[in-house]
Amino acid sequence: MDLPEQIQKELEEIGGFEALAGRVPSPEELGAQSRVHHALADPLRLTILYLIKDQPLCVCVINRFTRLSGSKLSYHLNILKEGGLIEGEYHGNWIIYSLTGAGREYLR
Amino acid sequence: MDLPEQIQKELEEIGGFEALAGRVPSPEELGAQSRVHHALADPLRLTILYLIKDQPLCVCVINRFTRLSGSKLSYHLNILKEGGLIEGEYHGNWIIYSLTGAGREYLR
DNA sequence: ACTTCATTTCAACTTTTGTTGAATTAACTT
DNA sequence: AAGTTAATTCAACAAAAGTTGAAATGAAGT
Repeated sequence: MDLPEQIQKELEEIGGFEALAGRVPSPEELGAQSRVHHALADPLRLTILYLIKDQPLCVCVINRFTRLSGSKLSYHLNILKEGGLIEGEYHGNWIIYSLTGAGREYLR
Repeated sequence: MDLPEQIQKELEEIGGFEALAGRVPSPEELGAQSRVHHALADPLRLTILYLIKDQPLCVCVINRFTRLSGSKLSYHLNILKEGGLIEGEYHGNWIIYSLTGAGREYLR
């Protein structure tokens, strides 16, 4: 298996095949990045993020808006929480969710 | 099902429950965004993106670096291509992949 | 302590995504 | 046009993610 001349030349210029390793982040870093993207890779979850983007909401309001079953909504809220994009806090009987700094950063 | 006072007040201020709809992008937009994030939601695919970030590479080099089977690599390359993050072009016998504008934009 | 209401958790199930190895295509060479 | 090499496609299988409804938890009021 050889390779195209131009690629070979470019590879040599940057320090050979071995130099490629330096361009790829650590497995931990790659894992962290892909987890965040996975959390964002669902229209339902994006909807939730946009809903609470400008003011926090209780699960009940998100639920009434999205018309999802309770357990389904909880499942997706949890993925967003695990991804560090949202956080929830009890206020009386309700849990109010809001974007974290990271959530705000990733949401365009 | 009623809701916390503060949330109710905030909701009224922004125009009631109905106003929430205006904050959520269209289904098409949500779909497009989630597709891109899905493409980025895998350490292997992120690795490929970082490899070709600064100079295009043929599949053979990517393959030699990642040590993936041919079909597996093809599968992931295709997901990146479908997501609009990379593009490939034949040069002689080889296909050389490079980042697209969108790919460059999303890769941090 | 008992009840109520909002939300989460759990276990079974369905669907989607990723993997494997064999067969195929595409481009070049002779 | 036959052979060679790089890469893709396909179908079967494995693994992960998402869904469902019932049961459990947590906080507040009686």
